[in-house]
Amino acid sequence: MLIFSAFMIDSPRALIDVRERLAVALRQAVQQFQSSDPNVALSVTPCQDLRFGDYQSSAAMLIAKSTQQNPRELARLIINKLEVSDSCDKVEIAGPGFINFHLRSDFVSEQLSVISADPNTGARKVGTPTTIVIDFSSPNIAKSMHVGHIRSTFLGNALARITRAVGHHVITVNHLGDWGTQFGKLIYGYQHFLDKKMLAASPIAEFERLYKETNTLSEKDPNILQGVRQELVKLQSGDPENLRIWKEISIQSLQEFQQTYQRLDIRFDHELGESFYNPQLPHVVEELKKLGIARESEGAICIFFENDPALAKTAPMIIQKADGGFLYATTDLAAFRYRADQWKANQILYVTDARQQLHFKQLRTAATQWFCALNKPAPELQHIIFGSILGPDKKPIKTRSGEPIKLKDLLDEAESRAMKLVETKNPELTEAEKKQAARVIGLGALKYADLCQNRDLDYTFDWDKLLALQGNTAPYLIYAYVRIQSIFRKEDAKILGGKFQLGTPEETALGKHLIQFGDTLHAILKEYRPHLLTNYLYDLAVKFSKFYENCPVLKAEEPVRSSRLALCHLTARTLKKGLDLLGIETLEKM
RNA sequence: GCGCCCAUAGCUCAAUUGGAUAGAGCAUCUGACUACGGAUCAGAAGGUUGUAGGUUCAAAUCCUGCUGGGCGCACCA
Repeated sequence: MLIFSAFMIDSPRALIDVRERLAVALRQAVQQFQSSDPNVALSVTPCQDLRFGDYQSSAAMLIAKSTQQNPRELARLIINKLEVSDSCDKVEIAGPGFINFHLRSDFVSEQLSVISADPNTGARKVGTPTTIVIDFSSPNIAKSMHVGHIRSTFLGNALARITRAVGHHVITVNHLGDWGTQFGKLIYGYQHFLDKKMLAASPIAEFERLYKETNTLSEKDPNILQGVRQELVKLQSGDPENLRIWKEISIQSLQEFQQTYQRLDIRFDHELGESFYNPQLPHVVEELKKLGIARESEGAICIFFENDPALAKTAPMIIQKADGGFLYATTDLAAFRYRADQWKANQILYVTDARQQLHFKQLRTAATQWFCALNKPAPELQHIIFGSILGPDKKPIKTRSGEPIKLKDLLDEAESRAMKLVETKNPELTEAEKKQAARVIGLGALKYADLCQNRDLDYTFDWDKLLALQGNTAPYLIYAYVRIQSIFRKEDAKILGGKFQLGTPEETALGKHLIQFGDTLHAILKEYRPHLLTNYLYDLAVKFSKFYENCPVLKAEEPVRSSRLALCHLTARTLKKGLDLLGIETLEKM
């Protein structure tokens, strides 16, 4: 017995998915006295109210329902067969038949040691990695990025970081809007009204000006309108000069986008615009016709969904116009196939706003039929929807003149507002420190405000709330991190190793929360909801603050002091790692 | 007209997807050792989860009706 326990403590044990381990034990226990109904999912969840225990299961009540048994009696039977003594010191029945698990304190300590030694801070890798393509941001060439792009950009970036951290093979792609009828006006404007100085200073602003100018002139002057049409036709038929101008507009725009992405620390594995798929579009349409998936109707080539009850009554998906032109849907089908064939995608995530739900339902159905007809597996298409950003009037946010707010202006304002706060709260920082703090806090607050809400819903944008430094905000989390860093700046604060000792309620609560970081990341993979991570991190910061308030660290006696330092250290690492997965930086001072 | 979505404290949002006494922050009121950073912490108050039924041992969550709001519906993306 003595030897065994010494072995358990000394040997480095693996990271454990506590929830899954308890669920497995539970299923094994149930199987010993009855065949379980496969329709009943026997799961274990963290307790909402920690007075009941650490984890709970409603398995007994669920089984009792289908087998007409007494739930409490059944729970007793399950507990008798349950083998969880390595992680729990108490398992009890409560209420109508809940099974409550209480973790052993030494088990929690041991897990904390394992996580502390883990370079990935407890973010376990998935058992079977898959290839996930994430399509996000997708601004239009020759136009500024604006508020309409921020949710896609922030959500996509966070999801890419999270899925990568748990070991999936992730490919990020920026599906740029670089083709369309607006290029007729742009090229005409470029040829007649280009201001080279402005182009050099701010290319996109110049493109926007060219577009507007040509647009207003072509409304008044039929000759100009005719010219615009001609330029578009020339471009589409491959005229070298117009292609050169189009290419230049694309490159210049992309370079300007790049500055924004750099500022936000966002990278793409591929920047493939719609134009990239142009050569493939005729083949796609031909193939779909040949396979009997698409057919002609009123001059256009369409895909109908008679066999799909959810889509039967919807308008068909048009993949070629009566005039021979191709559409958004055609490009999406071509891109879908490209990602499947070239990148071997198992799953494709489209981070696009909720209004496009019908389009993506149709795309999923069409693509599935297509791949089925070709006898190859189709990647799983996931539409990661999000709501609109509303202004104080509860309508989609706009500038006073009714234009969309430019992303750059938003980022600038975030930083300048954060700078004002830093100057009032901590004037003794150096200028460089203030600037750095303003940047990290401003941009972090903006990203966090977006990510911390359930993405399905619209949300109300409010500067004061997102930069408010209390509550579920980036500044509050960063502040918790900064306080910890401040401890480690003291001369005598060194991490001495040693064991975690969870003596006080605050230490226990913090420790138990810290070991759930990995579980939280894995929970996000189910529905790709990053706000589960922000909720976790906010909880962590709150639990840390309570600990910090009640448990002196540096003044404590050994070995408690070392244990508390280690708790501080792991909390800081978890905060930093979690924020990093959301695309948010941390600070040493603020 | 057809279809999808939403409604939770005065405000902004949660609720581990059907679980136990629905939780936070703001705003309001009260308190905290000249503080390991007070950008913090403790407490009070605030709710018939839009409404009326139904299913269930258990409903904010599922089903039906109603009210109020958002969005999408053949050649835009």
